[in-house]
Amino acid sequence: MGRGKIEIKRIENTSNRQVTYSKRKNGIIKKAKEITVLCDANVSLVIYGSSGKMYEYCSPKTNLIDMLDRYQRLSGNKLWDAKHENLQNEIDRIKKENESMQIELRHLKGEDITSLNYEELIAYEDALENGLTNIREKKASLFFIN
Amino acid sequence: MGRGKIEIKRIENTSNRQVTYSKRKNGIIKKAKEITVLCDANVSLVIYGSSGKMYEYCSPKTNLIDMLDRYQRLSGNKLWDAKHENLQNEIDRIKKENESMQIELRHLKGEDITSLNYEELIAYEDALENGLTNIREKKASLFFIN
DNA sequence: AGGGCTATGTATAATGA
DNA sequence: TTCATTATACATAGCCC
Repeated sequence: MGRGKIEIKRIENTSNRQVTYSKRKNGIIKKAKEITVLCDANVSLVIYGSSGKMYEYCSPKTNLIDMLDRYQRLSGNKLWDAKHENLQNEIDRIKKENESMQIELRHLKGEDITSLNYEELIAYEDALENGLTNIREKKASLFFIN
Repeated sequence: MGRGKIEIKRIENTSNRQVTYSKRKNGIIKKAKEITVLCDANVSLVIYGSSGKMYEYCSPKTNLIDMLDRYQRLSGNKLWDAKHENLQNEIDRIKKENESMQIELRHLKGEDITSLNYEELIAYEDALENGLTNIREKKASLFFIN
């Protein structure tokens, strides 16, 4: 476009290449913004040239992280490294631990026990009696210490 | 461009919007490829519309992960580091929750109670008695149900 | 490096099949 | 609906500052 047609191949003249880069970069960013508004689309665009300077555009309704999250889910490609997976796994593991402790705590307080069978009830009874004994011993011992 | 000028605002007609989206998406991808070749640039482009289907273009010399790594370094914006931090915060939060539940459980079992004061001991004693009452009631009720 | 200017090539909105 | 077609609007290559 412009005064002459050009082939789509690397522009050898450095300054021409630089100028064209700058112009076209702006063009692409403009197009990205337009499609965002016109079509309710989400666009994430990261672009850099040989100068190393980088430009980014991301549609307003979202952000790069969400875009990439979505990209990962839809494409199946892994972007975040193993570290993230590990962190996520750890969270899952701790959450499970957490949940079972919460259940145990509730049971010890005599809550949510309708589903417990006789053996489980006995086990909790024993645990509670045991705890009670220990607590009472400790309580009693306070009088001797002071 | 085309038969009439259009304002850059959301196209209300759904099928028009869909058609325009598709055309412009291809246009942007084409432009992205061109600037890549012409100017030796690196481009990462992720785009999706209301259909949910997602397109991605990334210049051949690189890949999304490298682009984003570079983006992080140059822009100073945290990307997966932000995500990483969020995960770490969640882990810390859950771990704290976890720990306090573990302490409570141990206390209820009469363990690690040397540091407890008299009031705390009374509170645990009450809780245990309460739990025991509930458990025993439930236990007793089993005989009536069967 | 930008910024402005055309002439020209492209992208595309509207239309029709 | 999805394709061609086509008239227009837009983007931009080559210039000059």
